[in-house]
Amino acid sequence: MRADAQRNHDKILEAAEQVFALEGVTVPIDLVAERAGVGIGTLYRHFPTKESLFEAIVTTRLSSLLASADAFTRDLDPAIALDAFLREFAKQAAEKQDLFEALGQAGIDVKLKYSGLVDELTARVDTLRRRAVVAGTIRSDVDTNDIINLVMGTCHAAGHTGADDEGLQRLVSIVIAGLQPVTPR
Amino acid sequence: MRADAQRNHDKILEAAEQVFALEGVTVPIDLVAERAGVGIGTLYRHFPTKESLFEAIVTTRLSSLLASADAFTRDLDPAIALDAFLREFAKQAAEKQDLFEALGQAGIDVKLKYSGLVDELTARVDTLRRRAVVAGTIRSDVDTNDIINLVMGTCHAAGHTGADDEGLQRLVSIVIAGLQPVTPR
Amino acid sequence: MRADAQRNHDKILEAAEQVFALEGVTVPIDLVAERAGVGIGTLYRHFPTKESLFEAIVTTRLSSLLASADAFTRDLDPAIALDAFLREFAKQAAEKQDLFEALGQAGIDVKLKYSGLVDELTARVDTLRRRAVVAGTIRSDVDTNDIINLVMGTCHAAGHTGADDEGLQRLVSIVIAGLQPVTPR
Amino acid sequence: MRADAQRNHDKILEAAEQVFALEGVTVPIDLVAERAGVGIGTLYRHFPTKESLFEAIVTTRLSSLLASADAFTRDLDPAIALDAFLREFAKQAAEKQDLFEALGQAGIDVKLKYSGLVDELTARVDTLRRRAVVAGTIRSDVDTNDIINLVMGTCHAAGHTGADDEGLQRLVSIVIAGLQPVTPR
DNA sequence: CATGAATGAGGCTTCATTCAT
DNA sequence: TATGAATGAAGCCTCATTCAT
Repeated sequence: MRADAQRNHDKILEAAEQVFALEGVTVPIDLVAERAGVGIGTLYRHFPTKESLFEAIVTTRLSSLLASADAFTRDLDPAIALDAFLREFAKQAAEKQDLFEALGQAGIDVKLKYSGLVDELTARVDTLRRRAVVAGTIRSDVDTNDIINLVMGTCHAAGHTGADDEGLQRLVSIVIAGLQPVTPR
Repeated sequence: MRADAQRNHDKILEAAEQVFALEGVTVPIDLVAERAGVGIGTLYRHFPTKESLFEAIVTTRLSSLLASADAFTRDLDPAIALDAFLREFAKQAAEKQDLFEALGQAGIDVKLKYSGLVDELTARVDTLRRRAVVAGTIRSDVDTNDIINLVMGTCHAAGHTGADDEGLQRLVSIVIAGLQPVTPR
Repeated sequence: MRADAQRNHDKILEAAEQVFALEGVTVPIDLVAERAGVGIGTLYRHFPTKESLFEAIVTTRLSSLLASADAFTRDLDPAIALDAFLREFAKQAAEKQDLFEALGQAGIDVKLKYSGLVDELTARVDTLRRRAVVAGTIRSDVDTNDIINLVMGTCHAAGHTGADDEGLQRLVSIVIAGLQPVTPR
Repeated sequence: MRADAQRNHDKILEAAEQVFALEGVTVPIDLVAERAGVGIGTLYRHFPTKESLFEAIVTTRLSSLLASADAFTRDLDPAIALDAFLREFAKQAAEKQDLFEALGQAGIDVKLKYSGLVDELTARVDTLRRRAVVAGTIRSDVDTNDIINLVMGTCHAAGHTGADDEGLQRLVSIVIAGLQPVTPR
């Protein structure tokens, strides 16, 4: 790909993230192009559909999360790795709230479209979860999907209430606390 | 208001809830009218704006929640009242997911518009929370707004993943567990 | 249908015929609406697609032709009925050239879409042809479809060269002459 | 012109003929470039306008027809030369139907633009016609332009109905029959 | 000179809202 | 008052043409 094309591609992606995060996924595409400083024609050359633009963003994000999950699995003590990952997950998700708007936009469709990456993410989180169970920091009877859903829902709520990073982490802390083993008195 | 007018008003509200819940808040308003079995003109006579229709729905819901909160405060043991209310809250919210779509549609606008009722709800939940703290079933250091946000976020996530009532209650259980006091070993 | 709606429906159809005939079938639909004196929204209420507008026009035309064919079959001497019908056919077709633009726009698609009416027209022309054969004014070895194609092609050519009615009839006369039995010297 | 430039020029022309014939003259010009195996920039260097590309094709075709007309005039018996030429005309026209699409695209414009060649063609056909009249194989009262229009219209119709070469020749035969002198019984 | 990325006017269509019946 | 027809701004997208690499 030519240098200028690559630059535009990146500018568009970045602009889309910002605009979608700021105004929601229903903004006219023209605004994205304007923000990126390119014509709509250019935008459409790179992303032939509004949906394909979502897809690109979501894919990028999920890939980044996958990388984080891998790194945490590799580098951290199993007792704290899940914890750390969920916080990172929340952080990324809240920063770019549109990820979840887009993910949730059409419910089942989304699942089908990104199912590969979502499945991979689920697998990564499951690994972290099982190791945490072994380490004794997590209850053994919670489902991996439940964990993911809780974190995503938390981010959604935080996003809509305009919570800052600290506020979000406070919510995540509660969720994490809810995952811990019940200690007999 | 004449009897038939009242009947149309109710039919429209009910249809709107169903349609929004089924298809999302972006459906053309014509579908609501069709579902209600009235003409668009009639719909607009009762609700002069799409937004005013949201408003009416949300107001109804929040009022219903307020009533529940009051009843639970009055009738239940403080040790379990908050718990019961959060489950009821989740249930209502998940049944009619559009409440939160609508609530979250424009972020700050919502807050301004329904701030009165939201504040009242917050006050009720706060009452339940304080009594639960006294009863020793809830940590003393969580914010009432955080609790509300967690439950709402949970419903959102549950809604998008198509979870049934049981699935939702599972998620809520985790949140509630996270609110419990940390027991020293 | 309400009176005003019917009036608009007709105005739109009429405007579409004129505009398509004048400017070709590629004109923006806005021009049709403008010519009809209605907003585009109204146009789209009556014809939800540009194609459906073509369809309506074509259907109207073909129906009119069918009626003519029936009348000529009923009222005229078989020896001259086909002749008369082909001239009428050419006249209608040339007047509203867009019929054939639309008919020919997508080749096979058209056939599928209007196949019912086209088949009926073919059947009518076939009846006229067979009676003319019996009457001895037409060769027995020409295909009905060939006759139709010749007339349509003739109209197309006449249309593009801006021929007037007399010019068109001159062309049709040659075609008709070509259909007559070869007289042995 | 450099050898490679000439080669590109030819490749583009050939590709354009094929693509226009296959998909109609409304195809995006990019498809022509792709088919020709060159970039759009290159296409535009050779033909600065879509219309200029039509023009080049049409000119090529008409020139070829002129050459045929000359050859037939020179080499064939006047009694059959017109007949033969009209069949050749139809054949070429049907093979590359887009010639007439393009010719007819804007009616009067075409006439103006190619009037020189069209006039020359008309002159050639007129020569053939007059000699056929003298030979007694053609009526003396038909206009040369009528003959040309009939053949072109016939090709148009044949093209849209997907007729093969045999089908086309059948139609042309009828037209030719219609041009013959009326034999007194 | 070749390439293909960039441009943006313009096309089709939707839908919240107004207005005539 | 109920109805639904009318409206038109605004959205998504295409494609002929220009321009930087």
